[in-house]
This record gives sequence, structure tokens and C-alpha cells, in this order.
Amino acid sequence: MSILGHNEPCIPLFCLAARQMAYTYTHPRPALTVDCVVFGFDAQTTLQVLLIQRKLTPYQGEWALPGGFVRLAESLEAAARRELREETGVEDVFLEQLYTFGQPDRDPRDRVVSVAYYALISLAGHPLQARTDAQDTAWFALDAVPPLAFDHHQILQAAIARLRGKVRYEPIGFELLPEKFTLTQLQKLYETILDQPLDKRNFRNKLLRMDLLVALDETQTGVAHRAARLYKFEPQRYEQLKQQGFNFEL
Amino acid sequence: MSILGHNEPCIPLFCLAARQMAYTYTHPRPALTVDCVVFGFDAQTTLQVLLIQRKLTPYQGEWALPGGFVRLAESLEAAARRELREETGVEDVFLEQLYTFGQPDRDPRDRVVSVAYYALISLAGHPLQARTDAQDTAWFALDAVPPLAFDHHQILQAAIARLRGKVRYEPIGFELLPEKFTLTQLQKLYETILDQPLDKRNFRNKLLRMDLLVALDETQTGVAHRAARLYKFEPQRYEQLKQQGFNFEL
DNA sequence: TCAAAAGTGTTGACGGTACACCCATGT
DNA sequence: ACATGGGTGTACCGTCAACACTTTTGA
Repeated sequence: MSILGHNEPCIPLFCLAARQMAYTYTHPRPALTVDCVVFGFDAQTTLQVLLIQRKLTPYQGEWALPGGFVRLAESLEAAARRELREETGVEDVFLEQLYTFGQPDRDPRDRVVSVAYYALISLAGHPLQARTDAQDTAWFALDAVPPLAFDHHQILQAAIARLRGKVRYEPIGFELLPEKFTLTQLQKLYETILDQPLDKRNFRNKLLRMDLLVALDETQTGVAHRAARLYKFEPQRYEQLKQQGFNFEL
Repeated sequence: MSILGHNEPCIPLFCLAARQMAYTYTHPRPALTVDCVVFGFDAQTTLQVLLIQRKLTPYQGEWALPGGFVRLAESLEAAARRELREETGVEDVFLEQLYTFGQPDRDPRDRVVSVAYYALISLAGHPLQARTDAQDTAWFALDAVPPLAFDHHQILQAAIARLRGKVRYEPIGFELLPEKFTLTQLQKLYETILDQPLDKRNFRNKLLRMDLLVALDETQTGVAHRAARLYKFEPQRYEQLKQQGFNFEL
């Protein structure tokens, strides 16, 4: 646990650290962290964010985005993935850089610049994760997010805006669904993210016309009504179409 | 001039620097810089980037993006604007954060993370700038960019991709033109950025239908043929329409 | 008078939107 | 048998794409 309250085992790389000492005098450096906005979706509930409760001051006891210091020998994305794994158990997810936040006063103690990432995962896949036992990690529906530490509320808003924008012209929505899903689940996902109702027939026609989904020979199970057909998104098919000038758009 | 070869007067903030010393041991910090991709356009020529020639090792004598260290008390954007002013004389321009580059080996000497920005300016407005006298600052057409230092080529490519994407759904193209411009100049700008020919009548109809431009009672001067009407982009009008659900799109 | 760019409308194709009913399944 | 969501087609309308000639001006 670091002095700044982020979770990082202390394994300094001595040669790099020594080399840096000389430079530090001429150029005092901001601290560098990564923070992750993890979105989870489940057609039974809604779109949620993963938060952790801070154990250290400042903002002790408040909720915050998972994140921590960047090590000297790892890339920014690697740092984000490591923090995500260490703090929340989340692994192997869609992860993309969002924006870098660097207002001088965003951390009350020291200058800390943070590179924010956002991640997308299916809650149906990993239902509430192994970490739910830990009292300090929890999912919050987007309309019930508690006050957040630092400028994390601003980061969250930026992530929502990015997701809303990007989901319309890149097929990233599928990252929030299990591998096999129904068209109704997909529609509910889009309605939730875009915050507007969509017409069922138009939605289905449009998506199927794109030729990105393969219909499986399977149906939903465990529902108290007619079981819906399951579909799968084909990333390779998308790459192929994209090279032929196809543009995903919804 | 810093040991890392970026241009920054050495004015350490001693109290912050001292406070940081204690943390440095537990958390050796990457150095943090900003780099700027400055795009300039002129309907007589084409889309260009502003580069500076490095005077220090490494990559001595090679071309690079303007940039330098972030100071402890300034925001990232302020650092980008300061470096731009100090190194190239460019001021008061459209500037937006692009992406943060942090591969551990992107600087051969030390870990340096760089927050990249891109800027848009009209060359007709500031024709080749006061700095053209300086031998170490120059504009390069995008299809004639020399080899660049560090990973600056990658940064440039990312900036081009961003510009190409964004120009289609936000009216940022006007930042590359003088305040008063002709529709032909605007069309040439879009053709250059999107790298495809556009139909003159369709282009004009579509833009004028958007109701974002005001026709001025002035025409071009100094051309050896019929002078074209001048137009002006109205940012307030855009904000107003946006709130009514209007989406710029080309 | 010539060269060079400005300016202007119509048509056909396509995709978006709006809209309502029957079907399959589990309880 | 009933409740719940699954699944399907068409008609209208607006927007995009293709396309060529006349006008103005300066040299």
C-alpha cells in the first residue's frame, strides 16, 4: 500500500530509480497513476460501474475508481490491467485508454496525473465476480453512484460520454454481453447506454442485415416463456467487412 | 535545456520537489512530457505539420514534434500551450488532448510518458509564422514528413486518424481556415483531410442547409477570376442547434 | 476573347421510421 | 388458458448520390 493510498506492492527497480534521482532535481516529476472505469452490464438489471472503498486518507471510506501507480518498467495499459486484477480480480477484458487527467489540484497532497482507462465486461459471464465477498468492492447502477473521491466523478462522466459515443459507430457493445446472447438483450443494452427506446423490428432488421451476427442452433434456457434464439458476434467477420469499406453504425 | 533534450527553463518548485523526494524512493516516477501535433492548412497548398529539429542527443538533428516537460504547478493543457508558445511562437489555437503514450522503451534513456495534444491553425491567418526565420522550425506537407524522433511518427499517425474521424461529426475543420473563407476552400479542406473527392453541388447544399454558416457581403480579392463569396462559421449558432438535437455530420 | 473558377436543380435509389399482430413456451 | 416475451413485413418519406451547363471576372 503506497503513501498515496493506492494498492501497489513496493518493488522498486533499483537501477532505474537510481538513474532517476539525478534527474529529479532538475525536473521534479508529477506522480503517475492509472484509474479504471469498469462497466458491467446484465440484461436483468442495468449498466453498472465497479467501485472500491478507500481504506486510507484522503477520502477515507469514500468510493473511488480502482487504480494505482504506474511502475517504471510497465506500459500504461499493463499498469491498468495489473491494478484491475489486483484490486478487483477482473481479468482479460476489453480495455481502452480514455483520457489523461492532470489538473494540479486533483489530488490534495501532491501532483498526481492519472491516465484513465475504461473496461467493458459482461456481468452474466462473471456474475458479481469472486470479489463480492470483499466488503470494499461493489457494483453500482449508473443512476445510483455514490459521491466519489478525487475527480473520479468527472472521470466517470467522461467514460459514459465515450461509451455513448463509441457504441454507435464501433461494435464494442458486445463486450458487455455474454458470448451468446439474444437480440432482445442486445437491444436492451443499446437502449440503456443510449438512454432512448428503440423499435424492435427496425433494430433486429438493421443488425441482421449487417451480417455481423451468426444465429446459433441454441435458445435461451430457464425463462418462463418462449425461449429466444441465441446469437454470437463475429469479430473476424467485422474486420473482413471493414476492409471492404463497411461502417458499423446504429 | 533539460537532460532529456526538451526545451524547458529550469525553475524547480522547491517545496513540491522536496516533498516529492520522500515519495520517490517508494515510487520511482516516470518523467512526464507533452507533445503537440500542430496541423496547419492553406487552400493554396495542403495540410501540413509543424516540426522542430532537435539540437540535442538522442536523435540529434532529427525532426520531432514540439513538446517538453510538464511542470508541477501547471495543468497538462497549460503545459502544451506553453511549449507551443516557447518552441514555435504558436498561440491561441484550438488544442485538444489526443492520447497518452507510455511504452517503457519509447525514450532510450529513461522512462518518459508523454501526453499528446493536437492543434489546428490556419496558415492563411498566420502565413508561415514569425518563426520561419528560425532554421529549426518548419512546416511539412503530410505526404513529405521526414523520419521522426522517438515514437513521434506513431503519435502523428494517431493525430491524423483522430482528425479524420472527428472532422466528420464535429465542426472542427473551421479551425484550419481563416475566419472568412469561401465554400471552395472549405471543400478543399475536407477533400484533403478525408482524402477523397467530394461533389461540389452536394457539398454546398448540405452545408448551407445546416444553417451554420453566415454569408458575408464580401468576396474574395486578388484572384484572377470571378471572386467567390465569403462565409463565416458561427460557433454560438452551432451550440444552439446542438441543444435542439442537431448533429453535425458530413 | 479566353481561361479559370463560381454558382446553381433535378432525379432516382436507398435507407430510416413508423406501425400491429400472431406464435411459442412455461406456469 | 393465460401471461409473457419472441418473432415477423410493408408503406411512406426524407436524404444521399449522380450529374452539366451558364455566369462572372481578370488578364
